[in-house]
Amino acid sequence: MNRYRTHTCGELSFKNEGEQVRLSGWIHRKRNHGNLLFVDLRDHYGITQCVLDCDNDNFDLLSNTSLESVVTIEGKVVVRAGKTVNEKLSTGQIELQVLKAEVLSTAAQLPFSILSDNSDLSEEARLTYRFLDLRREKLHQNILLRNNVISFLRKKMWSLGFNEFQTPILTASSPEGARDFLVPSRVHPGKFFALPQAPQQFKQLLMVSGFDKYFQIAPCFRDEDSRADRTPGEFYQLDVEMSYVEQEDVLNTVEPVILSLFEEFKEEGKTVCASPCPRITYRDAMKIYGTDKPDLRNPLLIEDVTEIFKTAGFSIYEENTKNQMWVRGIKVPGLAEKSRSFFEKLGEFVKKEGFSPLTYLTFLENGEIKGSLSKSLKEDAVSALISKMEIKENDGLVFVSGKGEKAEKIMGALRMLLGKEMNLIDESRYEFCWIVDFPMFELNEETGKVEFSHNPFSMPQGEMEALETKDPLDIYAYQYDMVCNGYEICSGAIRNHRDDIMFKAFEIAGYGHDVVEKKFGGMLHAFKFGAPPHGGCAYGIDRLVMILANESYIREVIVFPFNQQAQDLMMDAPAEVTEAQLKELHIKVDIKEKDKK
RNA sequence: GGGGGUGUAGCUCAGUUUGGUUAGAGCGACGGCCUGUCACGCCGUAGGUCGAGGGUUCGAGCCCCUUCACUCCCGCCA
Repeated sequence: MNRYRTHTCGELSFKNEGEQVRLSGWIHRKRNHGNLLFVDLRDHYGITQCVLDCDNDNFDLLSNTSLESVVTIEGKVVVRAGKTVNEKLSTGQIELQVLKAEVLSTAAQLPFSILSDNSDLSEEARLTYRFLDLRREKLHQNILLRNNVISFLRKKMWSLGFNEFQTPILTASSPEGARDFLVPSRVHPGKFFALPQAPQQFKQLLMVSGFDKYFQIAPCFRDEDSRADRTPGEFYQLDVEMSYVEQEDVLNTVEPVILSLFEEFKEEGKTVCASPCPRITYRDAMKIYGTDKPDLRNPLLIEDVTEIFKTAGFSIYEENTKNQMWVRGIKVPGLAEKSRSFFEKLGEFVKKEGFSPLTYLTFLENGEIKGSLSKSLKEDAVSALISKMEIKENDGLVFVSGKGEKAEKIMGALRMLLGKEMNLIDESRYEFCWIVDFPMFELNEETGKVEFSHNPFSMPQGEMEALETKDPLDIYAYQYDMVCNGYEICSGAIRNHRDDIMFKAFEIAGYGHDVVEKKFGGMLHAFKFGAPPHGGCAYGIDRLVMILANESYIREVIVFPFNQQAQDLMMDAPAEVTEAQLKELHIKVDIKEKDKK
């Protein structure tokens, strides 16, 4: 007999009646009736009720042992009678009559209860005592879900003929992109490694090496500030790369993997959108949804009504249209019921971002038209709006005028705000789409310079000819994102495998031959020796699990996450190191007084 | 780098509006009673640098200033 257990705490049923068994676990909860004691024993697998009365030699021991202490209990499996069955417990048909108990490890007073749900606890306490937080049901299940997701993805990728490789963690710093985490070299004074922001160049080199199909559950390191859906420091990607493929080949390979993942792990009662999921161009997404990661559960659409407002009689917008600004509107069913203060709130929201004024029309059931524009629009303009927007009773229209991406994003935020306020978002669906045709370059409005808008390794559509003949801002890249319920879950591209096109693209972004050679020499050099056309993508594993777990915060699916300030409160990292360590690394710290903490 | 929110017992929070006796509750801890509970019940006890520092005041948890921590957002995230 194993010293600690013959069964787990989730295992026993009426089938084990009469057996003498041994369980080990944490004391989850006790109910002490004075002369009768119930102990709920918990392990990873479940909870089993153990019972003993005051005649039992172990009564005092178990009565006095604190919650969350680890004990071994030996006892006899007894089937519970009638009313005493607990339907809520998988082992609720039986209980263990205690014969012998041993305390393996006593728990000190807990900083928080393992029993309560985690919604009402400070992040600081949860992260400092993460090992206790992880004992709690919800977080424990989230982390298991993560394990299952990763297992599913690995099996799926292997079955599709992809090979998994590990790429270096200590590598070279790269220009562009996020800030790097640097690691000093002891052997090479004054030189630094960087932790990879993604295994981008390595996976491309694996294609050049002839492995054809690669994937990796890859750690990625980016020194950027956190968000609810973005952990600072490090995260994991399902990193994928394939040779001899065009854009559609990549999309058609990975899309079924992800849709089947969601079919497998979706929450009960939820539906996954059908394959193939929609492909939306970046330009359309910005125009219709006001974002490059549209939440398609929201039925509201942004419509262009610039033409109508050119002659509608509302002078502010008329002026705007003469200055290349658009007027866009959102039709919202049921909006006519909303109070004036609701629209004022919307107006404030837009105004805060520097766009003003927000205007609106509501169409009451009695045919009356109200709203801030009801008096100022010409009659034929109103009819034009009614017919273009297919207005029905109780509908409302809100309008904003502006230009450029920033204004488009305001429309997008307004669309989501209205969707939420009007309860239009169908929480029971997972809606996916691909965003395609991202611009290769964009204009930095501060510097006036042309920059890469996304991945500099992407192949421009039209290849060399486009780079040589077109306005850089009109060139699209073979670059695509996959979006689920408003979260960007994947980003990828067909790569530029030609060194001549690469030099040209970097030249347009202001990088000279020498800089490109120095920074991407490894990969460029490889392209000189026969590089297959290739492309791929990378899914954010943490984010996928977060969506599947129906969590709003990415920390809820990471075992040992950083806090918002990128610190590990449990391990107390980052921390100062000894002078000797610094000396060996040829490093002198130079901290300004105001930056000291 | 910027903006918002929060900080009171081990945990979750009330008290801050309008400054005024000894800062409260629930859970947890500890002690007592209780033989069928499963969020067991009942009685009692202990537990506080009101995040920290300074100021105003006869008097500050509450008002003012500074600062720290946590969190959400913007910037940033090829």
